[in-house]
Amino acid sequence: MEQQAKQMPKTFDFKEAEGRLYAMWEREGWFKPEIAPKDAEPFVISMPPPNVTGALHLGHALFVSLEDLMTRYERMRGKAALWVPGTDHAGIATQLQVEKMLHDEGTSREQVGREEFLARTWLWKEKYGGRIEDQLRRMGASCDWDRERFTLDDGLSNAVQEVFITLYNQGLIYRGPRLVNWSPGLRTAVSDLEVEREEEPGKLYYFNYPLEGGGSIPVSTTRPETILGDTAVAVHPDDPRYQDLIGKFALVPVLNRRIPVIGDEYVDREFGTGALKVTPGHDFNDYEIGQRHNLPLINIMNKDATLNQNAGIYAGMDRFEAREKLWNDMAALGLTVKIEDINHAVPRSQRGGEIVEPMISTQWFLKIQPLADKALAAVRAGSIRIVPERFEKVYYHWLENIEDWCISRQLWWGHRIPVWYGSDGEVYVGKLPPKDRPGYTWTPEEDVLDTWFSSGLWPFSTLGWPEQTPDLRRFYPTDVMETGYDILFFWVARMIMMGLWFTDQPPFHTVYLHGLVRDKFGRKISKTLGNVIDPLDLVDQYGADPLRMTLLTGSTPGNDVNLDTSRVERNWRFVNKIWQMTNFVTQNLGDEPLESGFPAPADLDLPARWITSRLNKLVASVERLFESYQYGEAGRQIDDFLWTEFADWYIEISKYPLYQGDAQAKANTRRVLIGVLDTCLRLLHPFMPFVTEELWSFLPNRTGKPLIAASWPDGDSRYEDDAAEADMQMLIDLVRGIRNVRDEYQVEPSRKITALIVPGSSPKLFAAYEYLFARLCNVGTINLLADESSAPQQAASVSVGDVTAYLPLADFVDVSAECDRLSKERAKLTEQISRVEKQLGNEQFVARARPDVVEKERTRLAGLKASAEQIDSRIAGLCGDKT
RNA sequence: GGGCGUAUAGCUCAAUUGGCAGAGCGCGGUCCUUACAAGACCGAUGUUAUAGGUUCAAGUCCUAUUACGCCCACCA
Repeated sequence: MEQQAKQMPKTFDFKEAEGRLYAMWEREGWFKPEIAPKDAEPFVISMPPPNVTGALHLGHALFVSLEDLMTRYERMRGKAALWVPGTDHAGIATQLQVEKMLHDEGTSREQVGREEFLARTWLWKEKYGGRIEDQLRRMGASCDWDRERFTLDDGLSNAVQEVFITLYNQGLIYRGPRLVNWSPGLRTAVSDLEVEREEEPGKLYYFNYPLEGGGSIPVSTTRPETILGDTAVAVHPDDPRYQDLIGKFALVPVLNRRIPVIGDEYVDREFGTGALKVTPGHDFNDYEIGQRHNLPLINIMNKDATLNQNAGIYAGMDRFEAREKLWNDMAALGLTVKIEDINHAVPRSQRGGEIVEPMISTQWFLKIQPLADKALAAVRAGSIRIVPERFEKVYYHWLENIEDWCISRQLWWGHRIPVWYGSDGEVYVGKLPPKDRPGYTWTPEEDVLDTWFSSGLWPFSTLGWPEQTPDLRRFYPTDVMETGYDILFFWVARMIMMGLWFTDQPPFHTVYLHGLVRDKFGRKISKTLGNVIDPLDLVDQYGADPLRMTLLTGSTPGNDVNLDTSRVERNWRFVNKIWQMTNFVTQNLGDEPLESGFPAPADLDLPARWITSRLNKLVASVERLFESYQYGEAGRQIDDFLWTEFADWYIEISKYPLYQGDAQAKANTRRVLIGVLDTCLRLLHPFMPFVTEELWSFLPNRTGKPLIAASWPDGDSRYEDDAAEADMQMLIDLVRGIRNVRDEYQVEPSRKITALIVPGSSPKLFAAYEYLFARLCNVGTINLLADESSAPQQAASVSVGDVTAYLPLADFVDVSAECDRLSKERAKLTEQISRVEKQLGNEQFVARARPDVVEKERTRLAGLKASAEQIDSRIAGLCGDKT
């Protein structure tokens, strides 16, 4: 029976292996939930769909790392793991890209027309739509591509229509002219969420509003052109300065339109002049005032933000041009007072960046309150949990103050609203127009739905809803929604609302929110800053595993990640390190077949008892950390265990039994080496799937299955052994002490030295494990001494607890140097001892601290005191009256 | 204006229910020891932002302050 199936290459050729392994996983169907037993509990994540024409950025790399980790972990735990991938049509973003392409071709969307434009967009989607998917594959995403969805697929479009029609029939969707945020460049309405307010330098214009019959009221504005749409001047009703004017009339400058002076408590007497021009057609506050006072609405703008005929002589001018012209004309009339430089918040479109204009427009709205109430209740009741918890507060606040959602967009790329207008103005809501009557035609609604409307259905629409498909029955509700906190409102809240409304179930039980990926200085990544990090460059350079490991170990839930690419390089070295460990283990498997699993605890030597005990604690710890979503800490612990404990200590120690032990010792050691490695590759697989899968293929593998399908390790408490850990720790400390002394005295590393050891209370330990010292700190000969009386003078000494090693380094050590060194050591101990003694001398501590904490301190004190005693007697013997 | 986050080694980050403040990178030194120089070994580096408080015990809990960042909000 051959143990070594394949010869390992010297290093991991990730460029060759990643594609091959991914293809193998996909081809063999391991990404599909059907590989689990029929009765397996499902675990489902809906992938946040990237924009269909987008390219992979670090945010995607982070979500793939996290979601793939969760999926692979649950798959290994035996669940029917399903990660549903897909892409989003991303209405505005995609349309803008295609419009830009048309512009470059010297044409425009208007010129080619709606039908042609959509055809071109679909072509664009076909061309670039596959790109992001391939990039997700390169990151190792173990999603079920057979279940991939696109938001404009027939099935999903059907779900969207179904939802719209249902909500309409429930009286929750209405259409009407309202003041909305209008994006003049995109020529569409956008929702409140799509408007970003940035504090910018601007100007506050002061002028006198002329009153009918003479006199004036001083007012100020940041947008003088809106004067043309004023329908009132408002003052505070209790303001003695202006009170008397309420009920009189003012005249709109230049236009000379007659408007009332009204009193409204909204006016802040302290701000500006204490009087306010009211433009209900172009300002949200003024709109409210207008509603209260039945003021007329005047829209002075066209869809591209040029002024319309209501602006009189300014009609046809751009809004900013008109602003200047009007102001100059007012100056000529002697109405202007001054212009003040101020900083104020300017509303800009999230997409185009242009200034958004509040404008009256006929749009479709969703009455959101009933849905929001359910969404609030679900989180409050704990049926949905948000990680980290602090975002629950943010979520509540948003939903408690939510306004109706403007769901229509004047775009072409998207789900067309399923509404038809009869030739007599009749409105019909349905997927298809009613049957034609003679002489009567139905015109379809031009508008499409906000992209987020379809995204809100994602967890169930991707599984087949509204059809009661087998997938929907088996995999809905999903489990975890993992996404960025920046789309908590845009997406997460809306999925919860829609999910609860249409399926009566929360669409997922946990929301895990990650942060933004920034550069190593914490700056936002942007083209203008020139700090763009392309994840694919990093994947090309180091492979996907190091990038994943870096993102996972560098992030905590809800916090931004500052990506330092030197960490990616370090994790690439970690990949090499575990490669080399595996190389060592597989080279030393021997020719005899080995039993699988670990030998019984009783058959293990001390180092093996130590490493298996440590391994079991690691497994338990990783499990606990995973349960609380602390993936980063889990990854670091596995890394630390493998590199520091397994490689630096156990592998080095194992060489003795492997090379010099008897057959039994060899076999046991081999089984421990393989066992630890096997377990750690499993633990590490969700973090670094490629290299672990590749390494797995070199281990003696009795199942023939790839690692992706291996079971998640269970702890085995029989291997927990605190005594072994303590003994081993003592030996490790002693080895370190000896190395330290060698280094301090600059003994050449190749020079073998002799150690004389007073083994204190552990004579058996040294009898059995003195070989460690030869291997780990190049001690050629060890003699055990009964006590310190026979210790040589010309020697350095190292004490750990009641054990002391004497190193007779005649050429290197002079007595006074050694005495200096020892007294420094002693001083350190004195300090530590006094601290612990003080602690233990405190009755309150002993009485109130947890017993195990007190016990730990006592043990520590005993150890420190024993070391101190050893050093004291050494100093007494060696240094005489020197100290 | 309201809410939230962050502040720990030169840099990037950890630290479980409060229980000896740790990694990596970088830095100094030694070594090509038969898995690994993409490595091994040794070392230096901290008033855990500031000021109080609670506690036997505080990086961790409470209060205030400062700096930076984010979210929400109708001051023209």
